[in-house]
Amino acid sequence: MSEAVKPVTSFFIEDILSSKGFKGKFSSLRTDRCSQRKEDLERKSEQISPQEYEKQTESVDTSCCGSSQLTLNSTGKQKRSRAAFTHLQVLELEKKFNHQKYLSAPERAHLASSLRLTETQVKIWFQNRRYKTKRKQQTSELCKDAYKADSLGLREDLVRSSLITSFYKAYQYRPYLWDCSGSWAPALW
DNA sequence: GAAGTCAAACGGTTTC
DNA sequence: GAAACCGTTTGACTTC
Repeated sequence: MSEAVKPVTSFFIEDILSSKGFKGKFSSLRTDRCSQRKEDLERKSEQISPQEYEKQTESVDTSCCGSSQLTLNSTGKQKRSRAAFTHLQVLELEKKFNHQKYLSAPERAHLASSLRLTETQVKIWFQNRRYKTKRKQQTSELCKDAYKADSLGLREDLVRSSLITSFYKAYQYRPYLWDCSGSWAPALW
């Protein structure tokens, strides 16, 4: 197994660095999926000195304990790899999240640099965390309602209406996924 | 190996 | 119009 292994953040950082006059540190691998993060870094690179930028990109590469990597499979296609945050990083993020659900840009930058993560990583982590909290809250409320409805003999109606609601929410931005030819759709409506 | 988890990407919306 | 948001999906990883 001698697959080419490379930190996932490196391949687009090189583009930015070379455009800023840095050369040779990274090879020029790239995927479309990372373009958003590239844009974030590009924006950032315009506001800081090359020295500071190099320092920060170095921390990007080491921030995930080397677990955030890009590998090439047998067909030569790039595989995305998942960064695993350290216990300390998660602890600090959780602590901050318990204190405040939303971070301002300076707060996020400060937290990111203190945890040696990118601002994007912190932003995404908070996004995911908020959604997780919301989902948990919704399911617990649903369970409560189901229990109530069950005791009133309304369970079937409630289940149907909550199904409709969740289907609507799931597909409201993806109308092409509404499969009206399927048996469930007409039955639900 | 199926199911669950998690970080990140994606697409659309909102806000400023 | 940029930036951040939400909800969903993707892909790697873990657990059982």
